[in-house]
Amino acid sequence: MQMKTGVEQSVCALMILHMLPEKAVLPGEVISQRIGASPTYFQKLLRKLVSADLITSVAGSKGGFRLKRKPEHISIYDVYVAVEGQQSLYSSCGIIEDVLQATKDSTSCLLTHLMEEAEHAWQKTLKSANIATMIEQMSHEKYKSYQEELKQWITEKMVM
Amino acid sequence: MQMKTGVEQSVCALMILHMLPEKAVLPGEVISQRIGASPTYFQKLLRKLVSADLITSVAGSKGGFRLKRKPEHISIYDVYVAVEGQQSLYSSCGIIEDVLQATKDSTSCLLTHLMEEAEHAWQKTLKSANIATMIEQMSHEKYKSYQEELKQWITEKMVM
DNA sequence: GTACTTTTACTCGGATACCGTCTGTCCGAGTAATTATGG
DNA sequence: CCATAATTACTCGGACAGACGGTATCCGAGTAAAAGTAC
Repeated sequence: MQMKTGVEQSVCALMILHMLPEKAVLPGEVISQRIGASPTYFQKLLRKLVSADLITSVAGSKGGFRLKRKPEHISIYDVYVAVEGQQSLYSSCGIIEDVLQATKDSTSCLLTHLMEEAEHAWQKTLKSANIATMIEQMSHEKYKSYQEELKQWITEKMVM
Repeated sequence: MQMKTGVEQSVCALMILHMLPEKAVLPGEVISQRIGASPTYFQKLLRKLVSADLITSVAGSKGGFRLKRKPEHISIYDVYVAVEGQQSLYSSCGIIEDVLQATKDSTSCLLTHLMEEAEHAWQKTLKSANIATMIEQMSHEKYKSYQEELKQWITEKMVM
């Protein structure tokens, strides 16, 4: 039970796309190079982000990807759902009801209620942060100079 | 990213063992039959619970398993760790630091801090419930009559 | 110079292979109670 | 009747097979800009 690496890669990609000037786009392969992910697999991740309406794609020559929403409206939880889907962390097998030989009732599982509560608390934290707050942290701290280098790199690689 | 079914099976097993009289034990295969799990695989789960000091095993003829701790001292989180291990839900790949070309610092990842906070909230809920509270819920509600049947079954199957 | 075609550089989506993990099975070894055996 | 051996019924732990999902690769199709071509 561990989160996919795709979530971290996606968050990173969204942070990069956030630094793009308005109307500019960045090809998927360029992003994958910077992130160090396999190009073909990373493209699939980007398509998931497109399906989830987090980014927009532009086909054809001079095509690429760009943020669709404002970064403060893309929570880390949104990214998680886009990559991993909406399935909950726990799904009851109804074993406890089976053992008691009680009638199966989808809402009755003693464990399910607890697990849902736990997951809700987990989600709440993930919803409390977004791409904008991540960028903000990056700007505040020791990353400042590195961020400048990244911006420079983006202006070289982007296409209008 | 989903919890193993072994966790639910283990919780159920612990609830069954809780109903055992003092000093009595229940063989692993008997429990697996009631739970409807594959006997051999279920034995492996029980051994994990033994390793985690949640239950005690008695070898030899008239052997079996019995709770080691009091049920109120076995949280659902204890069961989770026993079955799935202590690894956290999220482990950073350091991608964000890589992209920034900053020096890798295990504590520096922007995402890691958030994810740890989320997991902590999740754990807190799982630690708030234990085998005793689960039994209590079972006794309160509509399961009362079924619980009696289960106790009857246990007295038939247990060995002293 | 304009209209059309070709090339180029992308995204899109499916099919497929690899690999690690969870599930499930099998086997030999160890352990302790019960039963059988020999005096 | 007592001591010892054999049987029985368990746990223990490793090795291994199958299923599944995440990772990764490849390919053909679609799309749009740019470049080339014909008049």
